[in-house]
Amino acid sequence: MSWLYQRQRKTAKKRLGHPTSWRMVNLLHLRWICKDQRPIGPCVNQDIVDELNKLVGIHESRLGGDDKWKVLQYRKAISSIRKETARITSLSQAQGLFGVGKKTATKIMEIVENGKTKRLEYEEQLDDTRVCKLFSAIYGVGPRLAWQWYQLGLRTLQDVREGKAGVKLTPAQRIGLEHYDDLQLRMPREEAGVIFGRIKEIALAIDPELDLQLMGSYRRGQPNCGDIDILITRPDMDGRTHKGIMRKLLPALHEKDILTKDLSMPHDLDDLEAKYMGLCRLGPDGKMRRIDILAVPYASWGAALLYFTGDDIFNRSMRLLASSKGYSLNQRGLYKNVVRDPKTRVKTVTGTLIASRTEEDIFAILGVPWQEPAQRRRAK
DNA sequence: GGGCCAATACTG
DNA sequence: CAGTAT
DNA sequence: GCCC
Repeated sequence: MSWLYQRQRKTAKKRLGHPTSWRMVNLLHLRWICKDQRPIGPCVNQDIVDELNKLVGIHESRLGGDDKWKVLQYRKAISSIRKETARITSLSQAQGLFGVGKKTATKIMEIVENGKTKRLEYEEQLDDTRVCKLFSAIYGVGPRLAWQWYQLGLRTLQDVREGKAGVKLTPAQRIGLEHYDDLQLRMPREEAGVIFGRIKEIALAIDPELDLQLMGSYRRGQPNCGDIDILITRPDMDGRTHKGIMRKLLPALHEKDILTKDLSMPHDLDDLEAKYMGLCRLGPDGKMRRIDILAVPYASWGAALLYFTGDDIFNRSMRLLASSKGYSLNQRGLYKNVVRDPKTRVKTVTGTLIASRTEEDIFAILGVPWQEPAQRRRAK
């Protein structure tokens, strides 16, 4: 893969007339990811990927300034390794991959030679690593709180349940704890499809003109789904909209026992743009599943489809490509003439909307070859 | 040594 | 605002 | 963590 980075870098140097900054290199690295349509073959370095992913998990659920960036860096390295078609057998070969430095390369060689790294073994036997991972798997509990609880002496879910050391739970965290086991599971895509079908039927009974789509990993065609992610809109050419759909739909779904718990409600039930998060199930004996229901204005349907189809890496890549071409992409649309504070890079002017109605429009303007949802898988 | 893969919503 | 989430 |  590295020849591609090298070439990209040279091209940038020529075009810009000055040495490529590290940011430009990063940009180039990521921004072609969304254009890269080569199929992801079987990975000959899967053992390495698996071990490094465990390290990612550890850093993800831990507090600390550097952990966030380690996660980022490991992901970049893993992405490079997954694309390497040859088995990695030497330190120099490993270090030649973009995003793999001396330390990761050393870990890779440990894995190649011993099947494991000392670092991971060390981390896994640490009490704080183990306990923080356990706690931060509770919905609504992140690394800060997990670490705080650990320092207060909590060690088990039972400690949390009992409110040891006086810890208090928010309603969402209480629900997360109550359904801890269910919420660690993924569901077969068929189950997501059935639940969606019921919700769609109820929604259409409210307004037959509604458009509903099941998003996320389901739309990407994956065999199982981490949650159910539903997008709703309504064509507004007849002068009507889906305003107030949440106000009607949510109680109807609760009444049928499809929705079981609310984690967070839209701030305005009557807004055309509204986000609901909760739990649902197939039936009284079904497992509790995470569900998000999002209403979006008809005008931003395409941008919303793009955004909520993912995957994450694909999205970030598209957004980065957009920004490198002077656009800005979010779930509402593709914008031009966005002004950002050069220092903080915070957006100060929204800019003008260029495209949002269809996914195809956005792909075309960005010069990205059209890809079906199933083709938009970059991580794994 | 310092920046890095976004942008935005909800809760307390 | 900080923390958690998508 | 990596890269400049």
